[in-house]
Amino acid sequence: MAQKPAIPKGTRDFLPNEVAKRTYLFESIKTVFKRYGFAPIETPSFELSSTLMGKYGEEGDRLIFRILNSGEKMRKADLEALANDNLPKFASSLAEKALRYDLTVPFARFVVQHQHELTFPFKRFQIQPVWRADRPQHGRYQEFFQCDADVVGSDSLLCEVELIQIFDDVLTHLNIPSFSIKLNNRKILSGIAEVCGEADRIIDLTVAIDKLDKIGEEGVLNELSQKGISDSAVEKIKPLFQFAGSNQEKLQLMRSYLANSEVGMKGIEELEYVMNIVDSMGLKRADLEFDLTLARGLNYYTGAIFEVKANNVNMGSICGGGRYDDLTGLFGLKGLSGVGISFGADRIYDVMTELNLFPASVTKGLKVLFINFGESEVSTCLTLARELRENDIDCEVYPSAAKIQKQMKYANDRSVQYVVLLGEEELKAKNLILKNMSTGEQETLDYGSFTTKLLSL
RNA sequence: GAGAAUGUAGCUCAGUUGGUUAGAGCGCUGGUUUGUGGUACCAGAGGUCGCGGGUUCGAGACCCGUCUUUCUCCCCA
Repeated sequence: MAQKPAIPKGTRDFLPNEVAKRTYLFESIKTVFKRYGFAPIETPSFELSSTLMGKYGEEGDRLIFRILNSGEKMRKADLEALANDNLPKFASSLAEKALRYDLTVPFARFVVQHQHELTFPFKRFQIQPVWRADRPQHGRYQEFFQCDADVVGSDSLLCEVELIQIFDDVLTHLNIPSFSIKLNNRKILSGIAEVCGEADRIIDLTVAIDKLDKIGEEGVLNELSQKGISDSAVEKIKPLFQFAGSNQEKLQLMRSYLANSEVGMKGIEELEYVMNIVDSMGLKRADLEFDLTLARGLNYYTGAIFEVKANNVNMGSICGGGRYDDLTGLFGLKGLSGVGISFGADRIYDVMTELNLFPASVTKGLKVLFINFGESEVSTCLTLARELRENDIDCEVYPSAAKIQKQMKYANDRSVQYVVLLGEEELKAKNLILKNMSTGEQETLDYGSFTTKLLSL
């Protein structure tokens, strides 16, 4: 009984045409990263569980794919923990390794482990797949690619400016028609919590505020009360909803709101510095927006927080990032500040597909196909094909003397650009017919001028 | 992790209150055209109706389970 072919949920196969488009996407991102001085690194697909667990919060831990111990290692299973109903501990004893959940935490591990081989500030980029045991949905996969650029070892806000420019450069290059870079600062969120007198509830507070545009003002207030935030704090949150207008106006409002919070004012200062420089330099296409409800990745971000959304498309954020002052501290290296961004390649791909933004040249097919007329003609074709290849021209000789009609259809289906017809007559006359498949025009060439002609096309 | 929908030919989908041999368009194969594709005409192949149970004289249709995909929540790229 033949097995029905299938792949696990949330994973995908990529056909040649899709690979061509994905390659274009990755190359575009890579080119910009390099343009700003970032160098590529790679890390293993899986890490020790202990490296990843606990870095993404409770929810994150649940979504980490764990790798079951094999062979003798299975004996390490902590049956006592199972008996005591301590499932997390039992699970950890069963799985010592796990697939990476993002590229940032492995990078922090990498920096600490190789600190003596690196020169700081260290700028790296990394384009590799990550895995999450999430429920698949539109734009959500269990295996997807992240394209990260991070700077560690510098707390200069110029890094933030540079990363915003990279967002703008890449997405403009990819011709995304309209997108917004949203900017916030963890210190501002801390300031809000402080002003409300709920400094230790910052996560509940910001997670609720983050949903403003989704569930509305009332929804947020309800959620806050539900989470046990005091009424007086909720009262203090309310005015935030009225904060609208230009970035400068919002900054002004926040300045008075956070006047009594030292950390909050520090956040304002940082944000303003970054915005002012970006404004003075200008952005190509991006719309830079101070969004005080933006509260992603709270587990390790300490300063700037970024998120990018494509406008007029039904898709979650396509990029994210932020500053983390203490990520390497978790692996024993204190006082090293990092800031980074991540492009969600698969989501950007989906957006570009939806908006039909891939240039036609990306999926252009093979340059030349030699039609096979039979044994006596094909050897001349093989010689000519070899000559083309020596000149870096991609070509192919059809492997059998099938009907011309069938060979032409094959050329057509593969979007071949030019077809060479070299049959009995041409062989006798020592020439060939070169046919342009898109225009249908054809011309007769002698063997000597053939390669030169193709090099000019 | 919670809730809801979905699955019929390679693809997009019809299929009436359960009733004989399960349909269409596109695609595919062959021919019209033994040296010309993307347009036309003719013919043909292709389905254990996601998988496993159950109800029934009888199930593509109803019930249960399971998997996939999609949507909402959660979270996120």
